[in-house]
Amino acid sequence: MLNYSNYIEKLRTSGLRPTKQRIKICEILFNTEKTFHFTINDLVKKISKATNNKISLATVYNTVHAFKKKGYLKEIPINSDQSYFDTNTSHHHHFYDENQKDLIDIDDADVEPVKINTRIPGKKIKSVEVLVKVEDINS
Amino acid sequence: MLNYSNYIEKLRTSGLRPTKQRIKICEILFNTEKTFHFTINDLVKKISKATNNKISLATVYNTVHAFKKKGYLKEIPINSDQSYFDTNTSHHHHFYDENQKDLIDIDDADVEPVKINTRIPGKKIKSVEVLVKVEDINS
DNA sequence: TTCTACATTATAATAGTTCTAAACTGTTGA
DNA sequence: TCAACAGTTTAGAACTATTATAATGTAGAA
Ligand SMILES: [Mn+2]
Ligand SMILES: [Mn+2]
Ligand SMILES: [Zn+2]
Ligand SMILES: [Zn+2]
Repeated sequence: MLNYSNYIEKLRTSGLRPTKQRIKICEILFNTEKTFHFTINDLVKKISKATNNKISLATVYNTVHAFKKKGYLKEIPINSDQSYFDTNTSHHHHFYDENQKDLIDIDDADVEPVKINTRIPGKKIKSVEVLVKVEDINS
Repeated sequence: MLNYSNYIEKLRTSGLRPTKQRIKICEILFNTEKTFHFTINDLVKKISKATNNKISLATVYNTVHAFKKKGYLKEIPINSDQSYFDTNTSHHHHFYDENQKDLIDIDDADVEPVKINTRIPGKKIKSVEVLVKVEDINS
């Protein structure tokens, strides 16, 4: 209830109309203790568990893209067939567990600043992200 | 001519039969001054420029996957709809130019060793790769 | 040369994502 | 208050990269 109005406000100030679909998706994505990673398919499952009112797949895609554009979600480049999204929009890095196909955050503080001793003329750096692929010790 | 037999040898010792399709793809991928990045679609175009004998799309996919499995190619995780491959299989990093959708190598020597002060129990590190997203200075 | 496992091929199938266009709804301002 | 309109949702079609299928072809062994 409390968060409900917060999300309405958040959406409005973002220039997004607070529809019931968007509010529900806000609740699922942002009303959590911890941030998490998800695929569109994961989100669709969470939605159907959380409500009886279905939200169409197109709307799920639309909403996720809108939230990404507003900076409320990040897309994580994992070499995979589907896009992975992240509710943690702070600057951080990832472990990718190749056995369990699982993304795990690495806090920015746990990575020594990455120094790159080369530049591209006419270009500015937008982000620097580290991906650490891991696997089971006996592999 | 010279490389031709080299590739036959390379394929044979890898347990891959040296078919004319695979040899042609070897020539395109590995008989170059510099390494490069490509999508399957890029490779298909290069093949049609290089020969009149068509190679089916399925074979291109099969061959790229086989070469990746043998360690002759790397797949680069860029957030995109298609897979990017790299003929540079040494340990290195990348700039990704978001305006030109272009991948550029960063030599491993140009990146200070990345120190990660956290581990996952039961997992070993397989790779540590840095992706630096860049864009035009006036963006 | 003959045999067989491996490889190629055209084509169908799959799956994630985007598009379309009609129906619906939040917001504005008369 | 409510008509009007721009923004949103929706089902389903379309799109596109990739993988599967199964028939045909071929390299290498015997
Ligand atoms: Mn892949
Ligand atoms: Mn994307
Ligand atoms: Zn994360
Ligand atoms: Zn590279």
